[in-house]
Amino acid sequence: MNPRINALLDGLPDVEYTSLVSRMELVSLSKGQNLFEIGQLASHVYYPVGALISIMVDLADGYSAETYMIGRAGVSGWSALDTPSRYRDNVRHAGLAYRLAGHVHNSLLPSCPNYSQSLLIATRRMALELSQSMVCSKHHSVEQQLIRWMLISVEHLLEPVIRMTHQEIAQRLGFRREAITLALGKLAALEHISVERGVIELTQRAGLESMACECYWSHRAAPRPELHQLELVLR
Amino acid sequence: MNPRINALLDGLPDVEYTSLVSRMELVSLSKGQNLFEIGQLASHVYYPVGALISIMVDLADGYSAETYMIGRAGVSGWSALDTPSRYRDNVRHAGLAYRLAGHVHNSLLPSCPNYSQSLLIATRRMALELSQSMVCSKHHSVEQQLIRWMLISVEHLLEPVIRMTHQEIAQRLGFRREAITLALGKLAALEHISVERGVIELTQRAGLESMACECYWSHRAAPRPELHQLELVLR
DNA sequence: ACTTTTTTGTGCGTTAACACACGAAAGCTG
DNA sequence: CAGCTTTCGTGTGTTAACGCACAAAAAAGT
Repeated sequence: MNPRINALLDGLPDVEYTSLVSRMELVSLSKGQNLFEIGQLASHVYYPVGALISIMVDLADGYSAETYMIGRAGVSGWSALDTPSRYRDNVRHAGLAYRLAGHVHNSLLPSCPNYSQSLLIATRRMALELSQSMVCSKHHSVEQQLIRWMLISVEHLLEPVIRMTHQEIAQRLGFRREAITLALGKLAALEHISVERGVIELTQRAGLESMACECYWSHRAAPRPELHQLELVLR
Repeated sequence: MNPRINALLDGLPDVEYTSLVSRMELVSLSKGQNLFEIGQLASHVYYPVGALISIMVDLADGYSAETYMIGRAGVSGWSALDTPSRYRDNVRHAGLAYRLAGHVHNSLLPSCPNYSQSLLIATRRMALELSQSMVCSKHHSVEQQLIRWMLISVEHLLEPVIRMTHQEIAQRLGFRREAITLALGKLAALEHISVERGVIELTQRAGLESMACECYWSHRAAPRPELHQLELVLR
């Protein structure tokens, strides 16, 4: 398993790459695990190379929602190294990730200008996508938001399959379970997806894309990790 | 007018401060002006020292909404220097800002590690706040979102007065004008605000705060520019 | 002062998503 | 296979916000 699968580590000059990666360990993340909790500091910074992590924001009344996905193109935890986090990083799809102890990350940062730059770009991209998500969640329907979420989800996965119950999806997107059931039923009737208990397969991605709102295309237009990284994954 | 009023420039070591500020010019921004448009590159990076800038996302059907405010604690434009922007930076409250040509910004960046760090922190903060905003816009009422927006707005201004029509507010927040009129009417009846044509004054901020959702307090809890900067402004 | 434009107040029908409820179906366990 | 649990389908009523329409009030122009 190659650390370069993660876009933040790939493309670094050898000096920085070595100094960072030599202090990392490869860990296996299991579904449902929280990498850190709200109000806590993060102990490690995680670079997924197969796992998929969600940023979850919880409200006092029990409501909680996913605001961003961190996969091979991202990094989890660095923003909660020095100040207690106001969100929670949750493992959405089990898999591998490299990790670096927080204090090591902070001590190496000044001597890794290229890495710092990557971090800046990744954070900027997150802010950009969140801006678009906000507008999407205001203006577009359950169905459109669901389509966008499914398409972006499978981008991070190795197969176009989402293993999650309607209930879990509803909570992440901030809708009712019934609304998700309904929308999925409609999309299944159109044969764009196939739905079984706890499993959704995106069989006709093109069909979904033709129904997606512009927010999805805006996401696609943003600069993204190159193809060779995906090839590394599939090796 | 002191560039240090802007939190990103304040706190920099002298070398970086001088190298950046010596290449800047002070400009006056007028209400309604767009610093750059969607699909375009930004020519300059702006550091408000009195002006208030909004990030606006437009959709194809004409709908558009404000997703973030950039005041003395922020910077506008740097993320659109190298890739065409998918949003628009709009001057919401007229005032002064320092600006730096884009190519100068990029050429100075590698030699300004402290500034780069500030940029990273500011961008991280933006991502954090947008996460919270997303949840707020999903789960909280028009009234709660309006209160939060008004309170955060006046934080950036020198007086607790918002000079904007109900229509303008509605468009920014992504609601109907009537919904805003109604909510403002209710808050005025409670004597927390006073409403005249195109002018809203927050006369009882404490009253509003007592009605604000946790998303506002989450915003308040985030690390923010220090008080001495405000004192500089008032001088 | 009179007209015109902008802004605000208010009513009424529509709609998308919510809350709740309950039964059917699929999967797990013994 | 029988019984239990989880997940999913579907119906009914409720609500928050929408769309439209129009009048009243304030400001601006002539």
